[in-house]
Amino acid sequence: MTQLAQLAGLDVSTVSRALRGDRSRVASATIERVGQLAAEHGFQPDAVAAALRTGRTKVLGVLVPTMTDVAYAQMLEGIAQQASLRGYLAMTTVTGSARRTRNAAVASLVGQRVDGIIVADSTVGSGAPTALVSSATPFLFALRGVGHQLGVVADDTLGGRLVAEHLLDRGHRDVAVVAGPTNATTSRRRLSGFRDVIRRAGVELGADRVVHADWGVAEGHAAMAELLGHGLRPTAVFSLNDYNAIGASRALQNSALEVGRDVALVGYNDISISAELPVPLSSVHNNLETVGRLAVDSLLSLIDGHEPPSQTVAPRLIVRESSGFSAHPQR
Amino acid sequence: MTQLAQLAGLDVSTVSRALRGDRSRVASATIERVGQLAAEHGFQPDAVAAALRTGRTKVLGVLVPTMTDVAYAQMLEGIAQQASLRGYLAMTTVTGSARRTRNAAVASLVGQRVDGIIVADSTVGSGAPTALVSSATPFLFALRGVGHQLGVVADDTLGGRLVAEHLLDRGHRDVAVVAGPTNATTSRRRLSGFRDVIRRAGVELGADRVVHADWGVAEGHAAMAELLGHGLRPTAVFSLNDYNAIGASRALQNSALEVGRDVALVGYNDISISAELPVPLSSVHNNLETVGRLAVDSLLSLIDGHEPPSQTVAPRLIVRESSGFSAHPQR
DNA sequence: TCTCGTCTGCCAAACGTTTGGTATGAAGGT
DNA sequence: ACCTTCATACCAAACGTTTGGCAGACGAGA
Repeated sequence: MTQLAQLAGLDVSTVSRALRGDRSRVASATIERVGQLAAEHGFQPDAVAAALRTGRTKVLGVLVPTMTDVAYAQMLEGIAQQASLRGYLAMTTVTGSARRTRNAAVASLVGQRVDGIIVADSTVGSGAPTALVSSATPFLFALRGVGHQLGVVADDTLGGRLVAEHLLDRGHRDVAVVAGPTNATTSRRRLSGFRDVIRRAGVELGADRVVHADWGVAEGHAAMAELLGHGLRPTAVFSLNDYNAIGASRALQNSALEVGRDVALVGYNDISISAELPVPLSSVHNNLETVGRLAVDSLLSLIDGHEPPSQTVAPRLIVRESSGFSAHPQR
Repeated sequence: MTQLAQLAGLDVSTVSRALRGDRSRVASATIERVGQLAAEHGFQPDAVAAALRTGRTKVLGVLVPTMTDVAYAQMLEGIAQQASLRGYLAMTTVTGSARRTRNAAVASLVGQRVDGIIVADSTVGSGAPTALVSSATPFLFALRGVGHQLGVVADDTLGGRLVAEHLLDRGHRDVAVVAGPTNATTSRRRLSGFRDVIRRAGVELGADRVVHADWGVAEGHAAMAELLGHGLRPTAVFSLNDYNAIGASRALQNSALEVGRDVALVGYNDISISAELPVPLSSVHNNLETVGRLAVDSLLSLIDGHEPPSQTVAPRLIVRESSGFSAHPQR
């Protein structure tokens, strides 16, 4: 920067202010000229030195359990985009499930002096990483909330409700659920929203009609097969995620039940193939990019010393052929 | 750190050396004691200040066009893991397709003084971002290579060959290709490998048998429909990605051609659902996590002043029901 | 007991910015 | 012509580490 200053015939401090566009202290013409000069010579001010001086790195940390799950990937894209829009960069660390990895990851980020951290890797048991609360770094939860802590989450309860209303509306009274893992806040909320509405309509959802499974296709298949094995023949099935739903549909097929005619099937997450399946799958669509964007905005506001409110992003149900028909009255 | 030094009754410089484990200058016992003390008081040395002094940030930059494509997500996970293993952090920026965004992203990373950059967003036209070559930051290409520049790439040519050999082996002579976008180096290589082997076997692959499409399911459907619309009835179809293949299978279904019996179908990338489709899909499996890992290792070696070689990671073909049968002799 | 060698720890400069305080010059009002 | 006011630019300290150069202490050999 000193070199640039000499080139421009100015003091470094003036150049610094000019580069940061401080119009209250530097003439507009000078700002313009310095900007030009910097561009010509490919000069990029050293963000590290600036960070040391100002105490702000303009970097946000993000904690996710995985990047290969589309849901997280979408949120991460939203985060990255919004961050860059606001002049920040995102540093993402994959924490997996091990508790130790998690604290180590937090320590790294804190050591890098990130300005704030978005925690998106929490499950039912885990709260905020201990290493994080003891540091003074501002943070919030995203995607999956934790208790009453500050967070930006998808409204999974509402999603469950929407599905229940839809199925009741089409005349279904005999329903079952393929319910995802028990320790995911996600599945808990989706299920409880669904159950609330169903119950209020006077329909029973016995424990034998809810079977838990991991998030994969094969697991959904097995879970559905189990339900059918108990002799159940529901007219509608709510699957707490699309992969599970795809697996479930295969199990139904094996029992000679045709999805979209004999049985209604609704998934969750609206992954890209859902719309293109042989029988297009109804699914709850979350705008996870928006979750990411809002999380960044809230975090920046928190960093600025404000107290942003927690937010929930409403999903919407996309009805397709798999559940678009009305229940057969005779069943 | 000064506080910690007082607490330990030592000089800051000694504490610094102790924390970094410099056994040639600090007694082991002291190292131990300081480490303990730091842990107790939750002290994390300021990486920013260290970076300013040493000129190394211990951060790597990554450029990807998107994170929502599983292929990139997998590679990113590999990068993140290997980086953290080597004491680095990864900073990922999503560049989309706009040229301007790309240079801006590079400028950000260079401004942050990352120690090196992994460029994984190149298409046929684009070389290294101009902002990158003019900076002194070490970089290499990953996933998709560019000319003879240093890179760690998946061997797409080999992937194409494997598919061709497999289909020839099963007796197919009447083949077609759903070929992905024209400007992706990926699709070019897969296609050229495939074409080489096919041609060497004396089978013709006319221009009317290759139709390009974007990477999505719907696009694959349309492309396949176009082929069929021309009156072609190939006994085998190679789809340059799994989404395309899923779309293509629907088009085949519409023409009363059953995948796995009337026509063989092979995809690329082996996404998780491929194994679980009604007719499990044969697909070329890339270990993209490995690509990410190797990219990190090569980059670190480059940073250390060595000259690592370019590398290719070999994929393998996973044969499933969609192409496991032998071609019907009468066709 | 003296000297030499080795191990350990201290001092201070430097990394490249930012920013409050202050000086200089020009313009405008009386 | 003189004073005030405003706009613009300069000086220097500080952010928290790292690291080469030295000094002090301790033990061993003669």
